[in-house]
Amino acid sequence: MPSRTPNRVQRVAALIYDNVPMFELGIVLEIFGRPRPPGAKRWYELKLCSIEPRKRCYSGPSTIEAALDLNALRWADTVVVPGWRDGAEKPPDRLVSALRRAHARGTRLISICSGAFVLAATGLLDGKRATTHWKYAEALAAAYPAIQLEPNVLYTDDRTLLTSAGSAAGIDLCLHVVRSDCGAEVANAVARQLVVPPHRDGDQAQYIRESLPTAAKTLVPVMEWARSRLGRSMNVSDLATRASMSPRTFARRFVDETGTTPHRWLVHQRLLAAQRLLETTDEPIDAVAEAVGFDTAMTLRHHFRRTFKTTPTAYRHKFSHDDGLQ
DNA sequence: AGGCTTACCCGCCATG
DNA sequence: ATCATGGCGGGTAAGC
Repeated sequence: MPSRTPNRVQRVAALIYDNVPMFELGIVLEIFGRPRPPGAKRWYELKLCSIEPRKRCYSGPSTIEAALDLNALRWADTVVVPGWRDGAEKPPDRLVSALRRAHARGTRLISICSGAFVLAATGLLDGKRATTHWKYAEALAAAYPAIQLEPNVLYTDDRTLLTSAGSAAGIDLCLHVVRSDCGAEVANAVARQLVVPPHRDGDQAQYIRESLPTAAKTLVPVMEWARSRLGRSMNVSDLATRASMSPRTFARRFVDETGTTPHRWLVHQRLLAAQRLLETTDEPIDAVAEAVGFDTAMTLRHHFRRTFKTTPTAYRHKFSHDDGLQ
C-alpha cells in the first residue's frame, strides 16, 4: 500500500511517552521489532518515537530511549500508539497534529487498548469503526460520540486506521497486520514463535467478542477434525454429526463459542489453507481450490476476493517465498 | 451478470 | 420456574 518506501521494508514507529504501558509496548517490540523471519519477502524496521520534548522516557522502573522525536515521525509508514496514560488526559496538540499530518501523507495509524483515545483525538476516527479496552469504552463513546464504537470485537481494520481492544488483543491486531503485509505463512511463523494461536479460534477475529469468559471449548476437536480434512467435501451437518449434536444445537453452540457461524468458519478455514498453498506451492489455482475443498476455482476466487480484497494469483505473486528471495 | 437450486441459519416455539 | 435442546419455517446467501 504505501509506496513511498521499498515494499520490502515497512517502517514502523511506536510512540513512547512517560508511563507508556510496557505490556502493550512489548507487543509491538516483540512483533515488529523481531528480525525478519526466514522466508519473509517483506518485513519491518521498528523505531521508537518519543512524544515528549526529550527522547528519554520513564515508565515505572524502566528508562526507554527513543530514536525519533515527533519531528521525525515522517520517517514512518506505520505508527503504533501502544495505549495512553489516561483516557481523561487530552493528548498533546503537537502529537495530535503530527498524527493528522502523518495520516494525510498515507501513514497507517494503529492503536492498542487505550491508544484509541489518541487516535480519537485526531478526529480521524469519526464515522469509522473503532474499539478499545472494554473498561474505557464508555468514556471513549462519551468523549467522541461520532465514532462507531464496537466494544465487543478484538480489533477493527479500516485500512489506514486500526484499533484493538484490551492489552492482549493488541497481539491479535499486530498479527493481523503482519498477515496482510507479509502473508499468512509469515504471520503464522511469528505466532508460533510467540506461542500464541495464529488467530484466535473462530478466526475472523474482528468479529470475535472480546470478553466472553472463554466458554468451554467443547467444539475444538470437531474444528480440528474439519481442518484436517478440508480437501474432502464436507458440509455443516457433517460437522454437527461429528459433534454428535443436532444441526440446530451445533449451530447455536458454534456461534456461542467462536463468534461466527459454522459455514462462515469453514469457508474461512478453506481460505487460510488456500493462502498457505499459494505461498508455498506452485499448484495451479484449480488444484489449490480443490485441495482446500472448494468445488471450483471460481468459488475460491469469489471468497478470496471478498475477504482478502485481492485475487489468488496476485496474492501468490506478492507473498510467494521462492521468487525474488532475500 | 443473471437466474436457478440448494444449503445455511435464525427466530419461534414445543419439549424435557 | 429457568435453561438447553432441537424441529420447523422461510428469508437469504452460497454455489453453479
